[in-house]
Amino acid sequence: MTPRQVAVLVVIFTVSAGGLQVLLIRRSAEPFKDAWSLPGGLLNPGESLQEAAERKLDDETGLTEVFLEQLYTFSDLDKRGAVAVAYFALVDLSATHLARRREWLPKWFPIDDLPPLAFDNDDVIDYGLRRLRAKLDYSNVAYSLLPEEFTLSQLQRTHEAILSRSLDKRNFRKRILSLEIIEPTGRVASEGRHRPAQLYRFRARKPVVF
Amino acid sequence: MTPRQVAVLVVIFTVSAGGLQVLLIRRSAEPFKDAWSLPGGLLNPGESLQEAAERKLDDETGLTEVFLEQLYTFSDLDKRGAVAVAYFALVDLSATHLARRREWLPKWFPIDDLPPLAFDNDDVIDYGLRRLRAKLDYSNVAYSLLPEEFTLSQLQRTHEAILSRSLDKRNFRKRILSLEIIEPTGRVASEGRHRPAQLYRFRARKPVVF
DNA sequence: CCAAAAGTGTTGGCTGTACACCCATGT
DNA sequence: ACATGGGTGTACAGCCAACACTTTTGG
Repeated sequence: MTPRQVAVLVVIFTVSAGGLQVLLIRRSAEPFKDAWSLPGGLLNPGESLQEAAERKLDDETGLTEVFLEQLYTFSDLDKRGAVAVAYFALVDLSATHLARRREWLPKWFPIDDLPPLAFDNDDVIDYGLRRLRAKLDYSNVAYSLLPEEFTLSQLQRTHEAILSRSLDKRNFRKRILSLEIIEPTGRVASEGRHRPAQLYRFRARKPVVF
Repeated sequence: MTPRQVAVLVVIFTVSAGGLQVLLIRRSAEPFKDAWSLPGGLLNPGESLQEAAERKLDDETGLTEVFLEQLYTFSDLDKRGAVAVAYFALVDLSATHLARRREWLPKWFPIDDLPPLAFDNDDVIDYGLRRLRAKLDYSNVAYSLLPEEFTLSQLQRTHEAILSRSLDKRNFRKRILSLEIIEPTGRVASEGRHRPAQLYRFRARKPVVF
């Protein structure tokens, strides 16, 4: 009856020294040509939503096996009846290879210092941030933001960046260890560091709900 | 590029003496003609997703101001590339007027005794049920399942039907009252009842998150 | 008088939070 | 030697779960 354009959008989060960041690209077409926006695009023929989101994520970051989850479906972003299915992804900055083959390069922006965005992409990012914060408390999503091996301090800094508040070190360690989602690797990190630190890894590198 | 059919589906829940129920209709078109399925249909031109879901809900139940929330968007329900945006709704059985003008009448089914369903509608219902159970704990969604005035026992039976387990009466009352989402009306229910019971109402008849 | 549902408090365990010091290493 | 970050325990408060009896009414 009324076929519609169906697009996917991907909110790609990472955590770096500068805190929680989102990946944005410059739009190459009207409307909002040259404005910053979330990566996204129309579905290819025969492609599922999940596949389209994975493809977009891969295009932008070169990553495939990361946390990627459907967020929400918007229908009034442009006023021409298009439907946009938003996903959110969490990536380890040190593992990503940003797309280079473009007029404008994609760029990371701190979550609290975003440029003006196309459409209502601010709403989409807000929504993603709320979900991320909620999930942090009852899942192991952070596995996707860190390298295979990491220290408890790194994990804590990651949580702090996402929640944008500081956490008590002893309580944090107690809580995380009691969840039994990570285990010590036996190795220690000592590169350019004051005191060597125990390295841990996630028992499962896929989403687990407590 | 690749326009798709976009449909909405609505999982309509209610609670009655028989427990938690879902409203199903008979499909009138192929594929799965005459199979039980969730109410739904394509978007009208110019219509948003929310509007389409509200329209479908109104068609089936005559209700408009009830809890209705987007659930998830499915893309492989039929294999022809259609996209289905699922919503879930909570209705007070005593306020609904089921659609009558049809070859096959819509019908309530207990959640644990569903007939074979078209497409993957079982998955959609499961998903809705999980969300409903989760929301019950940190929101006031039950407002939409009960009449304006109700007793604490009715509210408890509603919770029990959704969670399908029994709850301790004293703990339930303590917890609900301490949330301060309901207030006594001053009136009592006494119609055909053993001992008269205090009537309460929700302070807000719209979604509130604790 | 009996059946049915309404109403009402206390206790123990668990969980989350607040809080401060010592240690190993690099510079 | 000092600066930096790693690592560790305890005490209190709030929350949730378990648990049983009395009251009011209708039949």
